[in-house]
Amino acid sequence: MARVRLIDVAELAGVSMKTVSNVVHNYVHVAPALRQKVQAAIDELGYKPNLTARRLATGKTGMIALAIPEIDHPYFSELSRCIAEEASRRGYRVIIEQTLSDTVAEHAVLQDREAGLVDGVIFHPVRMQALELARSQRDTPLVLLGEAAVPVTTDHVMIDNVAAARDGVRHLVALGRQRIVFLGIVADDITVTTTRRLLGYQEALVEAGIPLDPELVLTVPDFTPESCSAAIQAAIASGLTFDAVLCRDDKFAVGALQGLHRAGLDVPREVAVVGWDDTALTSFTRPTLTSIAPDKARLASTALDLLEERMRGHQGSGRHRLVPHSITVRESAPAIPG
Amino acid sequence: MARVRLIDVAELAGVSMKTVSNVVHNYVHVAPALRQKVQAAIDELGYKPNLTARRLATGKTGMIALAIPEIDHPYFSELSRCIAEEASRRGYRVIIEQTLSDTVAEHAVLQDREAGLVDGVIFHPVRMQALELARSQRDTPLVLLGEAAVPVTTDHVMIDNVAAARDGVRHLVALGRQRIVFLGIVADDITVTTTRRLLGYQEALVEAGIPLDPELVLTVPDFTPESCSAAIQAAIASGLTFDAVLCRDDKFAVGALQGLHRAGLDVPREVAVVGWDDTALTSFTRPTLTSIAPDKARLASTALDLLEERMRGHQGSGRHRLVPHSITVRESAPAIPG
DNA sequence: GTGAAAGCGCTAACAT
DNA sequence: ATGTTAGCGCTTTCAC
Repeated sequence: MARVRLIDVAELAGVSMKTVSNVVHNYVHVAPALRQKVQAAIDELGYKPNLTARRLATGKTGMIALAIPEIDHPYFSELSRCIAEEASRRGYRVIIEQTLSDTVAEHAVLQDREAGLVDGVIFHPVRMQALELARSQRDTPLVLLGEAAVPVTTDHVMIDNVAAARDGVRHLVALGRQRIVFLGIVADDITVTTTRRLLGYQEALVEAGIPLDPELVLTVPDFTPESCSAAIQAAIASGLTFDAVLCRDDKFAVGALQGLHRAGLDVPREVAVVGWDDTALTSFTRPTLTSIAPDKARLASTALDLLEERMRGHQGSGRHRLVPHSITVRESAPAIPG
Repeated sequence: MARVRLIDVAELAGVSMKTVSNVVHNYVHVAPALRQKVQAAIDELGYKPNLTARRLATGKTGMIALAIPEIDHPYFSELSRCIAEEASRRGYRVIIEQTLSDTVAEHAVLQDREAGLVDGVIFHPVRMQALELARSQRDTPLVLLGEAAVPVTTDHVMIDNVAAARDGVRHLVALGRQRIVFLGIVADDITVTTTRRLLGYQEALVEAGIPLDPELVLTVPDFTPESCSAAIQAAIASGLTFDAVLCRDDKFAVGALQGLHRAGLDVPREVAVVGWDDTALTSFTRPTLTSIAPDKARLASTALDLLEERMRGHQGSGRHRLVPHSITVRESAPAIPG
């Protein structure tokens, strides 16, 4: 640890701690001569301010926590990057906590059993229910991401999942597709994300005058591409016919692409595929993947806007912000009917 | 912020701060009656220890910094996860810093202009030279990852890149491949990683009695799959013949796969492909990707072993640890000659 | 414009 | 086994 302290510098320079502090903080009203002398002492001693001590004195940590399910899921790692960069632009450091979609870990985030570690928390819950969230009384500012739990009492940022799903279906319908699979519902999954997307899917079909067919809504056992590939192949084997797939996630789309290929179906000619999240995966697939694109940078900046207001003492009830989304068109569901 | 302090609890419970502290820390020698009374006071007041204050008093932060080039590169996000999980197992929190392979940012990591934020640093440099690293005098323990800069003075963990590249080539040779492309050298890239891998590639060829052909070593303008795809197609167009590709990175392999497909070559029948890092990408590609697999969990635990020793005061000169690697065989370069 | 001193909330050595 | 007290290094009124 750094053994040279503010007072050491002060003594060497023959000034008070206050003056050294002023120099460190680049305060305006310091006599140039003093400033030079102090700076010389700092350099000579190699003084580095102790952040922990500063924090204790000021009560601000300059750090925010980002709690996400998995750091190595493409969507979350890309989102983390956006948030980390935006935070750093605003002078904060980010500490990332992985919940692994675990109920206990999510509660731990909410609980914040220890205070004074971060000034605020950005949390993307998966398991936690709105009611539980609402009940938790915290003293560290909190902003929620995603749509898993939306208590009215807490600030919250998301894209309009219903509208986005609708846009995805509309794009497919514009391509002339009529039999559109939704992939998929995850067995035992209690998140509302899928529900919202499924709702938008249905709305768009109704809007287009396409009859709803429950058979077209596929269920998969888990979140892996392998399961999606298997589900698609099983559906085809069972005689289901379709000409498009709307996936709730790019990883699902990767699985769909694999399954369709194994089944000998051409994408996008026979079946068009739309993914979700517009992660880097979209350009790694064959064909490249059209995907619903949440504006991650806006998500990050909006979340930080809300959080900073809270950290400054804003006390109002929960604000809910919708962030724009778009659809990035690539080969798997091109702009011109394929 | 938490306004209830240790002393508030002590007063309410009618005991000293020490006793409260003992209860908080689950010390053994506390009279059961007192423990109950204190716990009741803690619960009633909703007391949460202030970590910053504890840190200032103990001098330990319980946090380590992980500095990597990009948080959303598959290899680094997976490695981050391993390190975060291992660190959490050992009672540390991790704060992730992105350098974006920027020289200035890398220097900032080394500089540690502010002390007392973390107990130690794990750093994967890209730009920084060994000499610069060696010259920096730091007071926070440091462990280096990767092979970009290997000063003798600093602890360091990596896989044997030369041996790993050799293993990759041997695998291809065992499949009967003789014309093996190395993909690739990145123009303007000054990292030594590629150099090591290229060396192992050459060694294995010599060992197998296969003549070296400089034409087979491809150069790409940057790290994107698109560039790799283009480079492969250009090579084919120029008349280069080959039956295998060893890639320095899974993302390169994704590009190679795309390029080969566009050129109408079948993988693995006509050309076998081996990637590097064994990231999740390997199962997303078509065909799935055989890849050199650094043992990321061992990388993480070894780095933390070394770091913890340093944090405990170990003073010796730099230790250099090699971590095992293997090759995960998938479709793109199967075990049985394809 | 600069100095002196009182905390920030906790830990740990020392005392009882 | 429990209480007392002196710091940890910095910031920040308040005087000068």
